[in-house]
Amino acid sequence: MEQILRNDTIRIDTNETISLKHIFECGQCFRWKPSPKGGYVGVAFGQATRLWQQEDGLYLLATPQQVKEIWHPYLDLDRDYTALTQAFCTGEFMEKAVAYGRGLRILQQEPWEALVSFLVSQCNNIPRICSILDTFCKLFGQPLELEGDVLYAFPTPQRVAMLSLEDLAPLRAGYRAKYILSAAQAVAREQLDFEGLRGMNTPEARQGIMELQGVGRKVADCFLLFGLGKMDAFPVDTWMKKAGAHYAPDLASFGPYAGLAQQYIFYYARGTKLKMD
DNA sequence: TGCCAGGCCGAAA
DNA sequence: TTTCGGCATGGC
Repeated sequence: MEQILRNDTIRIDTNETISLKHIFECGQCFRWKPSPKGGYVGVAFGQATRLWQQEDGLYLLATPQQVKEIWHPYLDLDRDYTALTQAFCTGEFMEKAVAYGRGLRILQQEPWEALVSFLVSQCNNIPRICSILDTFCKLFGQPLELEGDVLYAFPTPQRVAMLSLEDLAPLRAGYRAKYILSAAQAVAREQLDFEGLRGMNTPEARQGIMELQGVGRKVADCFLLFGLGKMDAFPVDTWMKKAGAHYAPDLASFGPYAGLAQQYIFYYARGTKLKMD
């Protein structure tokens, strides 16, 4: 029975340090929540699950097939973060940033969800981003049952494309609502093809996504990094523009993994309320 | 109350 | 090319 299978508990062996807190709270995603049952609950690719850790590994609620097709790639488990982060430790600043976020991984999120998330993120704080996206999913997403609770899938672009700005008003997203709507319409009309962008190199894909309303360099690179898994895309944070020369290295020097390096810096700077001067 | 938040856009300099 | 005001909202 599907019901029983869905509640299978699977253990995943990982030979690297993994921190669910750093993965889900580093600012790359906004929909995973700590669970009173332990670990975090969330939804990806239309599947709800709970993830938690014990001494002998990572546990989650899923079928073996779902682990293989969804959760293993979503958690980017085939990449050697230990080796990558070691390569980032090029100085005292990066050593601290990497140590602070130890166990962080870049989730391979759905492009559409990442795009909407970072459209909403602009000039906004993380608690409110979470609030807006929660409302968005509750109003327009498919309800999913998990351990007696109801979670919501991310609304499809096809569904959103049929909505009006008035429908989106309850989100209290302000001027960002029109960006969500026009992005959904572009996907629904097949003017925007995520898999096409995935097949391009980063500068080409960046140029492509920046044709959307409300997508500048920052939102574009967040989308490329978190939605398309392009690890050489690096969102240039306001903080980094100001203080980068003071604290942080030139991101471009990290080459194919500049985006990952950037995320360690972002998380460290935010967590320690790092100031310039 | 005022400042700030994973910015973007169009106009002006 | 860089700079600047406006845009919506609410957390702190």
